Amino acid sequence: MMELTRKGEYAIRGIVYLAGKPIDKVCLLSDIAAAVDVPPTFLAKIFQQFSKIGLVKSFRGTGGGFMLGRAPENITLLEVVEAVEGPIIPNRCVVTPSNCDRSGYCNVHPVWQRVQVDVRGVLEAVTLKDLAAGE
Amino acid sequence: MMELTRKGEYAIRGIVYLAGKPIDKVCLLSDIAAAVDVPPTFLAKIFQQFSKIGLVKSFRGTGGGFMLGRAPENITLLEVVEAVEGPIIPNRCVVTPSNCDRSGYCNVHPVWQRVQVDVRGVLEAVTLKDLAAGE
DNA sequence: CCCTAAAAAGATATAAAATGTCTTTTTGGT
DNA sequence: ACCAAAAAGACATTTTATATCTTTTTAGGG
Repeated sequence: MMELTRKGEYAIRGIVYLAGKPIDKVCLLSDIAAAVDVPPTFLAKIFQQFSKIGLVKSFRGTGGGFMLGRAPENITLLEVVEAVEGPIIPNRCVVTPSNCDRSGYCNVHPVWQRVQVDVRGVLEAVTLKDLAAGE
Repeated sequence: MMELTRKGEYAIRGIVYLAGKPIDKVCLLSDIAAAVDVPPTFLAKIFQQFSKIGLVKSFRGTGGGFMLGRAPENITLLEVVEAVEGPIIPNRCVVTPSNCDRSGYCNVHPVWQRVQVDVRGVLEAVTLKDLAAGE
């Protein structure tokens, strides 16, 4: 339960790699994929998602590639994970309480909310700078 | 990400229902399923799992059914969830660090361990007695 | 001892999600 | 014009989730 998918794992590897490079260094997707051992076509999809929300900047054509969209100390692990995995939702009732209301008040509801808050808190406290340290 | 499956949701509903009954009351699976709005055949599979590890006791034949295996204050939500969903593992590297060691030490590893500890802690602090209160 | 009630066990079915791959298109540099 | 690289979209395969159905075992009651 609660397991990160490959996509999430690959996403972290890829963007942490970028975070370990000089901020304005443009990296080829193929190089990143090779370095972090991820299928290039899969990583391409992931970086497209990153690009849309500005986590990375992309450049097309000759000399193109990817670089971080912001300074690594300003990107949290939570952002990275939610970018590719979607929001962290331990139970759907956290999002749609009507699922919960079957029979009046549901005692489990606040537990899942607590889980959500805690997990988000842990991931939000970690930045790409932390993760890239010593690479 | 990290979403409880239907199976997990159904499992909680079913066993919380039992926890709301007198401890030695034997309940028909069909009655439980109807009360908590879960497909009876699916709930049967779930309760079989519960039964194997003693979370519930089962009785076959006429007058048979299910009752809690222990007092509700001695069964945690963590036990229930892990019984049907398996252990709480945010990332496989928490279990098999060799997956992590691609390039020496992995800075993400301790983050996932923290997530695992926190989530387990939250779920372990809640008992079926708490969840059944006021039903 | 037979009949019926109820759970256990096992096989099967369907749908959704995860994990990729391949092709074509767009964009930018030389 | 040509080449390099990402973007976009279609397609394929495998795994997991979500069940259902049938058969078997166990237990009680007459």
